[in-house]
Amino acid sequence: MTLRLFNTLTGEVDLLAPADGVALRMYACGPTVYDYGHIGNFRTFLQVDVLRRFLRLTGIKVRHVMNITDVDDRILHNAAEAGVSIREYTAVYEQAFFEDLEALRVERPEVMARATEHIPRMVELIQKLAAAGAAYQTEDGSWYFRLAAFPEYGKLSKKDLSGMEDGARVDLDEYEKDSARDFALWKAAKPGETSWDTAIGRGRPGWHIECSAMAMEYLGESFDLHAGGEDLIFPHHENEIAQSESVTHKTFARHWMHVRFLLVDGRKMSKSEGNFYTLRDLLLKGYKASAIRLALISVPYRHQFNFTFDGLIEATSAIERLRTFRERLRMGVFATGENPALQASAKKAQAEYLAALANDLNTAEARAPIFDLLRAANTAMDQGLLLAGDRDAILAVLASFDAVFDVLEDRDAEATRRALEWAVQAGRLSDVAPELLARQGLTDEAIDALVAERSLAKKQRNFARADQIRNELAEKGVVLEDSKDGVRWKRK
RNA sequence: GCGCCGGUGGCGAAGCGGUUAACGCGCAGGUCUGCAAAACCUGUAUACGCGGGUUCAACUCCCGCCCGGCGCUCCA
Repeated sequence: MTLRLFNTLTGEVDLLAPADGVALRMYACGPTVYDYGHIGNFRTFLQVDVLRRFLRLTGIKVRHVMNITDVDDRILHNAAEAGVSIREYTAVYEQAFFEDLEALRVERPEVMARATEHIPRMVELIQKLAAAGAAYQTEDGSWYFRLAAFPEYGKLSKKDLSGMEDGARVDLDEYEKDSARDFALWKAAKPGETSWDTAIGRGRPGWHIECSAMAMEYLGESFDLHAGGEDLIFPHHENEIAQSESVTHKTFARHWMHVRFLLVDGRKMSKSEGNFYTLRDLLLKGYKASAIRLALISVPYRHQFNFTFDGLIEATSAIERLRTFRERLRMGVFATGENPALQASAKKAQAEYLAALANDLNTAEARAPIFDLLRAANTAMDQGLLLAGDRDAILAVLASFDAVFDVLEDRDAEATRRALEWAVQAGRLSDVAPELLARQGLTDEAIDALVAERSLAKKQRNFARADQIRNELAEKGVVLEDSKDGVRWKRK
C-alpha cells in the first residue's frame, strides 16, 4: 500500500515513500506560541497527524520534526507588554499547545525544536549564505536574503517574479534592501528587545531561517516531506527553499503537503467576525474532543472545510454509533466459527478503507466502508449469524480505522475536565456552558443513587417517580438506558 | 485586478466520461420498552449553481456567467 499524495512542488499527486527505504523524514511547521491554538491551527496539525498515522499503519517508520516558533514580533511585543521574558511568555502557550494536542489525540512528533534553542545553527546558515553571495548585511546590522541569487525562486508557489518591479512596493523602513522582495534572515536588535549576540551581530532570527536550520539539523540537507498550512506556501516555504538550496544545492524537501484553510459558518474565521474559536472555547461549550477531532479530519486536507456546530453534533452522533457497535462486538457471546459472507465484508472494508487513504488521504471516502461493515455486522448479529471469528476480523478492521482516526476510545471526559480546570484557573468560567457545569456538579455516586431509586420505583410500578428521576438526570446531561442487563447511564 | 480552488438530496460530504450518484447526520416508519431513551432494521417518489459547447454518452471534459473561498502582505 503506497501513499499517493498531492505535491505542491510538482502540482501532481506523487508517490510518497522514504528515500532511504527505512523511515520517512518529514518536517511540519508548528505553532508560533503567542496565544492559544485555534481550530484552524488544529485542522492542519490533525491532518498531518492523519498522514503520519497512515504511514505507520502501512509499516513505514516516521521521523517527524516540528518547530516551535518562540521568538517573533508578536511574542516580543506581547511579552514586553506583560513585562515578562519571552521564555516566560511563550512557556504558557507552549504548554497549552501540548495539552491541546493531547486532547485531540495528535501524536507527538519525534522531534520538537524550539527556535530559540537553535540560534547558532541559524547563524551558521546565514554565514554560509553570505559566503555564497546570497545574503548581505544592511547598515542597521540586519541580514537579508538576495532573491536575485536564487533563480529558481517561485518554483513552489508557481510565481514568476522576473517581471515584477521593485519600485512601487518598497516600504519606507526597508530602503536599505537591495530589492524590495529580499527577505530578512536576521533582524538587528532594537533597544530593549530580546536579542542574541552572535558572530553576525546582535539581533534575532527572521522567521524563515529557523525552519531551514532545524530541518537540516534533524533531517539532513535533503528530506522526504515538508508540510504546513496553505498560507505558508508563500512566502514562508518558498523562502525556506531559497535559503536552504542556495547553500546545499540539493533539493530541500522532495514533497510538499499543504492543508487548506477552514471556514467557519461559510466565512473566513477571524476575531473581528466573531467566529474565531480556540480548542478550549469548544471544549468549554461542551463539545467533545473526539467530535472535534473527527469533524476536523473528515473532510480531506485539500478541500476547504466549513466548520459548524451542526457538524460537531453530527460527528458526536457518528462516534457514538461506532463506539456502541464496537462495544456490542466486544461484549457479545458468539459461537465459534466464521461466516464466509462476513469475512468477505471485513476484508472488503479493510481494503477499501486503506485504498481511500492511500489515495491522497481521502478521509471522507475512508469512513464509508467502515459504516458499511457496521451495518452488515449489526444485521448479522440481529440474525444470530455473526460468529466469533467474524467478531475478531471486524474488530481488527475497527482497530486499523482507529489507528488513524483515533476516536473510538472514550477519553473525552478527561479532556473536558482539564479544560474546566483551566477555565477556573484562567478566570474563564463565564465561558463555560451552564449545562456543562451542571453536569460536572453531579458525582457518579449521586447518579448511581438516583438510578437505584428509580429502579426501585419502577419495580413498584411507580412510573411517575421513575420518570421524574429520569427527566431530572436528563436535564443534567445524564442519559439512562434500560436494558435486560440492568440500567446503564452515561454523560452526554 | 492577476492567479488558484470549490458550488452534489433537509444538512455535511465522496465520486468525476457510461455506477442503482458512496458514506454520515437528520427525518419517518418498524423491532424492543410500562412509556421513553439507547440500540438495531427499513425507508427518505426525478440532489450534481446557470447558459452554451465537445462526445454515441457529461455531475464528471471545454468556454462564458453567477456565487463562495484562498493566495498575491502577518496568518495553520
